[in-house]
Amino acid sequence: MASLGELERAVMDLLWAGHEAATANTLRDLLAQSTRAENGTAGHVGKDLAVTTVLTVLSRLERKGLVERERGTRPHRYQAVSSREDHTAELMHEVLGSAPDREAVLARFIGSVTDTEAETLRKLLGLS
Amino acid sequence: MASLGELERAVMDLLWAGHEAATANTLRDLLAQSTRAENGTAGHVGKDLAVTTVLTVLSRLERKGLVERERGTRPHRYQAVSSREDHTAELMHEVLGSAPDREAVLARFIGSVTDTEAETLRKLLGLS
DNA sequence: GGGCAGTTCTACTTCATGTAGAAACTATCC
DNA sequence: GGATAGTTTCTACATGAAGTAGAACTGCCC
Repeated sequence: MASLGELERAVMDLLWAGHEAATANTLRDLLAQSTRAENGTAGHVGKDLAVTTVLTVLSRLERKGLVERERGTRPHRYQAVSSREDHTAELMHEVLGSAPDREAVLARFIGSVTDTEAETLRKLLGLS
Repeated sequence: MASLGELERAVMDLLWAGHEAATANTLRDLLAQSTRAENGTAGHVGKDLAVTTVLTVLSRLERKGLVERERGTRPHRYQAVSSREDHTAELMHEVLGSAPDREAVLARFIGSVTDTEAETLRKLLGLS
């Protein structure tokens, strides 16, 4: 239940970035902007999506439990259910959970973490 | 580039479990068995797949870099490129890598690990 | 009551995956 | 040397997810 499509991810990224609730229209605009930003200087036109497209994607994200909306206000406002960090950590647990020998996986995982991150982990684990 | 289909996963599970190189036919048989085992007592018939089906899946897994085959021997023999643990750990890194604030994610991640696992991690990080 | 912003329905396209027959290849037996 | 059986590759179809958006419905304001 993990994977997101490209557009779905782009939308989540926006919701996670500026984390106030946003409307479909706002998101459509932001998407156009960020796309334009990516492919630098000239040429390539930024994706101008239809609002309905954004709405469809938002519905699907809602169905997946990643997004919730206020139905009260007229232009519905959407926001991420959990922070990007929480969501990512949860995903990691999902991946880990699928293995029979979790500890062995953790060993490999720790083995290829940067020094700074190892230090962070030590701090986090030292305090408990 | 992470996600596997149900059958693809089943095949990988077999390759990871008994980790000698196996032929498509062997895998077909094992798949029939394990399916039968899962839905316990009676009723539900185990999936008897065609060998070509298994071969197709193996090709796709090869293309994804999860499986390699010896082309020399006549019934080609297939095996997982990396252990399940390595692969899972790699996946976890992929997930983690996708986040801007990796340390924050790690914090959340550590927060919801079992006690035993936390202990394992401490050992691995030289904290105990 | 007509128009307009917003939302839901419906629909089409493309791509991954499950599934397998048809065709090509190869060793082998008479 | 050609028929035969086991293997592999090609080609193909079905289903479901994701991108994309028009058509149709719903409320509200003038």
